[in-house]
Amino acid sequence: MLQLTKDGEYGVRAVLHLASDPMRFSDIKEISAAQDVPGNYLAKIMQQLARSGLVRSRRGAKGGYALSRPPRRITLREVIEAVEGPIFLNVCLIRKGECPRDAICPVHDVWREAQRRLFEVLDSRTMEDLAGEGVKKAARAKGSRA
Amino acid sequence: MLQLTKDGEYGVRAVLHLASDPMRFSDIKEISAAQDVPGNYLAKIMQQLARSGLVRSRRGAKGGYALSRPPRRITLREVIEAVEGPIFLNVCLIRKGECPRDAICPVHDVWREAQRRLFEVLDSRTMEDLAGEGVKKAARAKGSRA
DNA sequence: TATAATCAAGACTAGATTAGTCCTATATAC
DNA sequence: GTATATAGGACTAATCTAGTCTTGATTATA
Ligand code: SF4
Ligand code: SF4
Repeated sequence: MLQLTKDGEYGVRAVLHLASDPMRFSDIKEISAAQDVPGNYLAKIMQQLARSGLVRSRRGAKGGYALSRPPRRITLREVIEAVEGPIFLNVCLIRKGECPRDAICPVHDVWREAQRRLFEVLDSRTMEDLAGEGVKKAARAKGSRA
Repeated sequence: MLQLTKDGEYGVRAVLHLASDPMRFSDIKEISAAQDVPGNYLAKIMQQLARSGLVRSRRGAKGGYALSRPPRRITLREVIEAVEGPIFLNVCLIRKGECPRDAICPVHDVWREAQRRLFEVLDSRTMEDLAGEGVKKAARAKGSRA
């Protein structure tokens, strides 16, 4: 459907939560409550993020998850691809020859460029950028309510 | 999965086929054979394209489909959205308030920009452009085989 | 060292979507 | 009238989505 799944969506929210206090370990319950994600579902996503190496985990009491790199070195695209797998806007971008028509197809190059531009956006935003923007936006929202 | 479906893919192929000879009516069998799309499946997609108004149909002997507008006034995005429905890279782009977090979410604006850039690409390619490019690409492929 | 907290792994599920097929009815050219 | 096409829709198998739940391993701390 050309749309981000909940896996990706929730994964980004979770990593962004960790980025707001990168050295602290946050557990599922905390992230789930703060980011409004079903706990049992989030557990699976955090495991995937841990397997991908983007976050590290600690089991047992006082355990939880923390980023394994500083927020400024984690891009939005990395988070999405860690939980959803690599992004390919169309099958012909998976690899050359995946679609037998790619050599003669005029649309192939359009998808290549579309994906390149999408990546430009997703690669240019780090978790540091977004966490900072989140603080500003929250302050604005609070201000306009007061 | 953030990927174009076969509906969209086949729809684009079909419209591009019609664009290569815009005044002629091509039937399912012809399009199916030329564009390598399962005939029964293509029939459903052509019906959707007809309902959307992008192509017109004629039933009975010598019937088939033709574009209802000149190729230069049909964009790639129009074709995709005619068969797949409107594109929203994330649910929060459907409408304001669709995601309750959009007012405070720093990622929201990133998706807005990502989608805007995707649309820039898809809106800028007309069926005329692509049909022309297709002829060139086919000639190149033939030349390099010779 | 017992216990409570916490993650890891994976089985399980209902419902939706994807990628089709197939059948009947209707319209049209000749 | 007949052959040819689309229109509409029922049907399907396989996969994906968005979860839930159970069991087992690890860790802090009383
Ligand atoms: S856009 Fe062209 S190359 Fe890509 S999948 Fe479609 S036909 Fe194949
Ligand atoms: S990106 Fe932000 S606004 Fe958009 S769906 Fe996710 S949380 Fe909601």
